[in-house]
Amino acid sequence: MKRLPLNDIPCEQILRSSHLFTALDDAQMQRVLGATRRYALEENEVLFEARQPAISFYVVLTGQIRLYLLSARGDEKVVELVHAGQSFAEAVMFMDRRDYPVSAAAVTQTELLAIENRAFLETLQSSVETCLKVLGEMSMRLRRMIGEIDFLTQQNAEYRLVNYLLQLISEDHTGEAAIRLETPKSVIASRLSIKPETFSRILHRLSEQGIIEVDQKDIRVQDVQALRRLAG
Amino acid sequence: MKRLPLNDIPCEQILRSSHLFTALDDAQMQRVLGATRRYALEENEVLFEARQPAISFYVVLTGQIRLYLLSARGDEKVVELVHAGQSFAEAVMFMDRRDYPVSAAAVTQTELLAIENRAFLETLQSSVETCLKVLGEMSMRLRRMIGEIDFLTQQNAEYRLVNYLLQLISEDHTGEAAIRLETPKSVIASRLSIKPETFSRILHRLSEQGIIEVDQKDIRVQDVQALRRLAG
DNA sequence: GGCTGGGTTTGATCTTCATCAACCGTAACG
DNA sequence: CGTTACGGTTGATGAAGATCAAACCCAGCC
Repeated sequence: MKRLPLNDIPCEQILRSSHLFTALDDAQMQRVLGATRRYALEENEVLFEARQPAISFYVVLTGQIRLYLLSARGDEKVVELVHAGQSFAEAVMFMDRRDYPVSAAAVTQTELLAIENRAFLETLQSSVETCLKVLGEMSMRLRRMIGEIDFLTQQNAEYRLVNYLLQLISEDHTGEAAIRLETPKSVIASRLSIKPETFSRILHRLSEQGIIEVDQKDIRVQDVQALRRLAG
Repeated sequence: MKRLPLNDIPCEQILRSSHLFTALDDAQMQRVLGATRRYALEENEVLFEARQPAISFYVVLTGQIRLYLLSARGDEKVVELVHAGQSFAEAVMFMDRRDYPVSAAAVTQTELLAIENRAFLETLQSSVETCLKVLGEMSMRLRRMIGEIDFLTQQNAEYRLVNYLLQLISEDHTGEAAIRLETPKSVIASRLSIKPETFSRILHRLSEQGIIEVDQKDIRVQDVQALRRLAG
């Protein structure tokens, strides 16, 4: 993990755009910036492992991070993919057990900011407003988790994959749409709790039905309507 | 849903034992108590439904509540069982979207306290300490959710059921243990994301192996060791 | 007592997905 | 170039659990 200088990026701006920091006044922000470091990670480099003591939380600048769990048999389940602009591991600092509940590694080459928990907690002491922001952030996260559990339990593999594709489209395309997968298929598969083989087969099936067309990392969605129908 | 009087129970004591309220001073507690109501629910009575606007959060006094989601096809998945002393739906008040993400209904006859969000939020404004308590509480919840996702994805039905039984034992029994299921088997099954038929079959299998003995709602665990081995 | 009903159990069968194994294509590299 | 490696694909098979249908069993109730 390579340490990088802070001053060649608009650090404060980036943090402020990240919810958790919007309500800080200048003095508080300076305090936090003083406890912030910038790092670069290689592809697949591990940032931290589950059960390790947590001293910082993070904001992704570029690239992406995967949060994952290891089963007893050693295979990994990706719990979440964190993209540029998003923060992670901030919930840990409020727990009694201050160790990470998941492991984190870079999917691609990644840059991120590490903010020391201690500094951030101290500024919280003097800012109810930020406390409430953080609470809001965590509630959203909790809500997404509930959605996640729904996702994983009530539905089958095809449904999950279809929904993943749809959320990559996001905008209101009606006819066609082009997607480039920035994440290796095997990682997406794990994220969706599917085996790579099944992932591949489902894509194949969808393209046989003429709904999508797959060329490596590129997916052309030819019939967004049909895809939406499959998603319920 | 029947409204009950507050003054025949040690309301303040109960709240204070619930983390979220431990750090409130007397004035704050009075403010909150003024916005607290007590209700009784019949078996299977619905407290609120998903997407309904949220104005209160709750603390269970007696009985139990199930939080659940409905799939497109109308069948329900129990996300969580809330028992006496536990709170629920408190995360909603910090979100922008102030509607419940799940539905809630009584499993058995249940009594609970409803605390108005508005009042609690107002007292938070004047208590960083309580803010931090709440943050701690929500972090724990988040962590449990991650555990839950692990539970649901990496493991099979037997594993989940075995772990459920073990957590009902809790104390360090070495040889035998007696369990009474206070929740209908079909509800537990849903909680564990398995069908009632499968639930039944797994219990049967375990009792064939001499590990447990089942008599209706009563389960005698004859070999706690063996059960622990099955749990990994 | 006999009847009715909901939760549970049991049996037979089907579906989905995991697993194992082989193969393919692209990219990196000597 | 040829070769090696790795992510992805394809095929064959198996296992776990869902589904459908019927029986069961205790409870409440006439």
